[in-house]
Amino acid sequence: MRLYTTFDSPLGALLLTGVRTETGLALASLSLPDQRNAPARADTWRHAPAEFAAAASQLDAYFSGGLKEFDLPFATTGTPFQRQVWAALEALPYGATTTYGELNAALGGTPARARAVGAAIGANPLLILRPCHRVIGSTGALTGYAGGLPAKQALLTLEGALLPTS
Amino acid sequence: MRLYTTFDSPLGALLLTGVRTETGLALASLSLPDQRNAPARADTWRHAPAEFAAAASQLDAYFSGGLKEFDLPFATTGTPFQRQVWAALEALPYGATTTYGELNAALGGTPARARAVGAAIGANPLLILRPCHRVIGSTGALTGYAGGLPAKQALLTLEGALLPTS
DNA sequence: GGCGTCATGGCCGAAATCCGCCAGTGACGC
DNA sequence: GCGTCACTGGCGGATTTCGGCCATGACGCC
Repeated sequence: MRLYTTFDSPLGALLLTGVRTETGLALASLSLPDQRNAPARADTWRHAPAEFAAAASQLDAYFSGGLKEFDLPFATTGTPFQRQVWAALEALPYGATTTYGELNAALGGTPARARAVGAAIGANPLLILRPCHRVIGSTGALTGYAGGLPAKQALLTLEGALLPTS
Repeated sequence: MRLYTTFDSPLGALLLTGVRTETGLALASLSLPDQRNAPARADTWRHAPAEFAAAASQLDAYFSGGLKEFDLPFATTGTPFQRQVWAALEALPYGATTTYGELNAALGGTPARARAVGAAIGANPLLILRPCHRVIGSTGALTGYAGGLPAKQALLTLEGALLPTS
């Protein structure tokens, strides 16, 4: 049984989904409006806003600038490689950026694997919560974001990682 | 949409299924009680006895010995090879038997293909209507029948192809 | 700076391949 | 007559292979 709700954010209405586990609700996805690869809402999903109270509270604090690190249970999905990359994402500090190549090197991969890292990051179902927006191209360009490059720029600006006028 | 009904016969309750086509109902399967490989009744099927009136009438006449050849529309299913074998089945005359090897030879197959013919006959979804019961082993043994060997014997006896005491 | 090209790793869906199953038959030995 | 064996054709599910795709990066060239 898939649960879902929506959350009104400065970036628009976010769609959150989760599954119930033995220890409570595990978040499965957070998607932005018009997001590429966003999960399609299905009739079998159940609208359960109360289950997402903790997530909504932390998102509120994040968008107001008062929360720098999420503490929420995530559902484990993805291939082994994707999980490894996503774990590295969760360790990225607030307000900083890194590049696909650096993140790949930190994981001990050959330089040619950087593109595979990009593909794995692009498959991250938990936008914002797993801060894939903190990974940019080696030239400093934002290069890509499933939720759209403007959203990536807005998130990095909120975190103070970009000059507002840049 | 799959339609179905049951028909009370001397061999027990037969399950008939069919699909509606542009020209009317096409029969998809006829299975005996406890038949191996019988289609499993699904909730999505619709019980529609009236659609099977013609089939029921001809089955009545067949079991009373008054009808020797069915004239009903069949749904086309199966692989090309199976369709070829099934077409040969429909040409088998009432009251006679042939062997898997003979039927294979009539279709121009090498002797080693007889076993494949047996497998194709075993996949026939329209028991009785397509008279797969008229095909027996080269030694005269009945060898096999999805509806059970007793049913095969009963059908051949009804058709006068076997001595009742054999 | 921008643009095209190339190499490489991982992933996914489609196609190809492999494998086990079978309602047979004829040949052999008992 | 009866068990055993080898042999083959077709089928379906499982497995494997293959080709394309990508949120990269380095290089060479304007």
